Amino acid sequence: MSEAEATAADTPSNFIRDIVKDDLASGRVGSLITRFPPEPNGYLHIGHAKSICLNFGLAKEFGGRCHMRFDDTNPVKEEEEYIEAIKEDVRWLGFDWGEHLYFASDYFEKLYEWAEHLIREGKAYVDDLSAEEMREYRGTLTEPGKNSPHRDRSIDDNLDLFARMRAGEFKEGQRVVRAKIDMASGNINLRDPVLYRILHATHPRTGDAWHIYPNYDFAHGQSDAIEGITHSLCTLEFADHRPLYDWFIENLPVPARPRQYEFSRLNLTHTLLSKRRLMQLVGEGHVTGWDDPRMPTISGMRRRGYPPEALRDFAARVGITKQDNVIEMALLEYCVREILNKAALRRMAVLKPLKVVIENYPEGQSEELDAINNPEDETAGKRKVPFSRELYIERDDFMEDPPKKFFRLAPGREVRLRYAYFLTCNEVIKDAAGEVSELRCSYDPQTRGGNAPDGRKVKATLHWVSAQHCVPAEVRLYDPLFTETEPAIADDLGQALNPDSLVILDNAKLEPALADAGDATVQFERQGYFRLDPDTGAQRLVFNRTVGLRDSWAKIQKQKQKS
RNA sequence: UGGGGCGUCGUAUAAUGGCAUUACGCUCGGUUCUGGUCCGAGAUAUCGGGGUUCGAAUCCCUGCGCCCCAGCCA
Repeated sequence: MSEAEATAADTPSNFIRDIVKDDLASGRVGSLITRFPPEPNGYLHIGHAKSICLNFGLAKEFGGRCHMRFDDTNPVKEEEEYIEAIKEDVRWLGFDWGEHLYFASDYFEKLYEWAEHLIREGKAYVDDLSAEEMREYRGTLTEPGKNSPHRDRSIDDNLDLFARMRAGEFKEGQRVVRAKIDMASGNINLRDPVLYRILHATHPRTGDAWHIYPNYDFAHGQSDAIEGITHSLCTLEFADHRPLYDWFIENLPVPARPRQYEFSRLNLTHTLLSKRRLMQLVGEGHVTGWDDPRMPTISGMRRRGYPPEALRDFAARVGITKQDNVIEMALLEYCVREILNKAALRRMAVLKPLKVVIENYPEGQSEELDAINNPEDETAGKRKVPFSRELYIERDDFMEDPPKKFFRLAPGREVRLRYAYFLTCNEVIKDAAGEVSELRCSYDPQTRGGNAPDGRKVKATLHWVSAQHCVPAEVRLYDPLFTETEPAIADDLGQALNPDSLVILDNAKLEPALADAGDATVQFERQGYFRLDPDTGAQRLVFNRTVGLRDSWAKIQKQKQKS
């Protein structure tokens, strides 16, 4: 089986994929053309990744194509910075739109003509109602609206007014263009929706050429039609807009008849996935930026060390349906670990150091020991790790008075130092405050490499670094941004935020090989996966914890706390 | 109370009138120089009530619950 076949076979089907398959089989469409249509008013998050994987994934699977189209119809909110960030994120995720980069603003002239067309057909009109008046005229969810007094303006007047709107003769909010549909419709989107509003704003791409801008409903479907999109996929909240989407397609001389299909948006536990809330986190300074490693943004996850393959795998696993859903963060982390376990190089790093002096190891002596780079991948080879009389081990790996299930170092107990020697703790030294400050130990020279010739076993293997050879680093540990599994959407995010979402360890000790870790995410043995942060400077290494290893000891401790 | 969408293990997801599937999570066990990985076993679900049928998650009726819509945002 080829790789492409394996992927297609492994990816579970879904109702949209089935529709595409049928449409291709029946010949309703010749080839599949989808599109990913972000608004450049913020950074992409994991929810967008689901949509990107769907649209680009389907196109790839069925030999079609997927367009990248920026839905840039609101110059008040949109910025060039976001356009570039979005492109980078989609590329990083592993997708390519080739030549097919488009902007809704490319179609402004055509959309203007089409609005004129509707006016000439008596299907659209210029309205002078204020925003508040329009709201009153719209009615409520249960009561019908009533027609605007300007609804029956003559076609000539409408055409004239529309041209003057374009020319910038009016103030913002003074007039709009509306479709003439049905003010009594149960579907509020059909109660004479607004097509054009006056905005005296500079657009990132069209500059000051326009004083009126089409809104989403008037731009989206027609853009799809212009590009020949066959399947226009969006989230469930747009289902109510579909009758309007179809109304424009039917009442305008568009070159194609795209169809819209809706699926449910992604929700993730312990976080919020709405641009508004993410914008708020950034704006209020709860995080350092859109790419803060705690953010559920694609750029945040990239900085944190998540591989793009993991995000794609995640998207495939959560599926496509119309059911409301909240995916557990544990699934995302599983996907990340699965990729990293196979790919990440292993290294030793001590996060919270405890000094160990090996009393029977000669002073001034050191040696280099062989360590395996990745037990899951023999081709990754081996490296040398320096060993000497003074080491650091993890504070959590020693207990003076260990409980029954604690297998690690304790007074009088023997453990293995990974790839090195068996080590026995002889004496515990404490500082003035009563804290353990140093361990006096002895090693067994017979156990070099990690095995005892007499076959005796130890219950634990510890990671370590040589005090004189190690390099210092800052390590940043991350936990969910929100305390609650499903944080309430409140205006005051401060209350819901996890105060421990970032823990900085500024005294970590790394094995020398980590001095040039590069861009790859590596495994710190027994702890987790870590990646160098861009905050790293000449003087200081900074590592982000991508995700911890599964930790059954931590689980045991947690259970104990509960009981 | 108008319109639209949706109800299957804890969380997702499959089933197209015929053995309730799979994954994550959870529990237990095995292997192991990472309390990782890997391997094995197990527990847990069709929103309620009626009906059709030899047989219903699926079809029909009827309740109930949840989500979205009253921007000149997308």
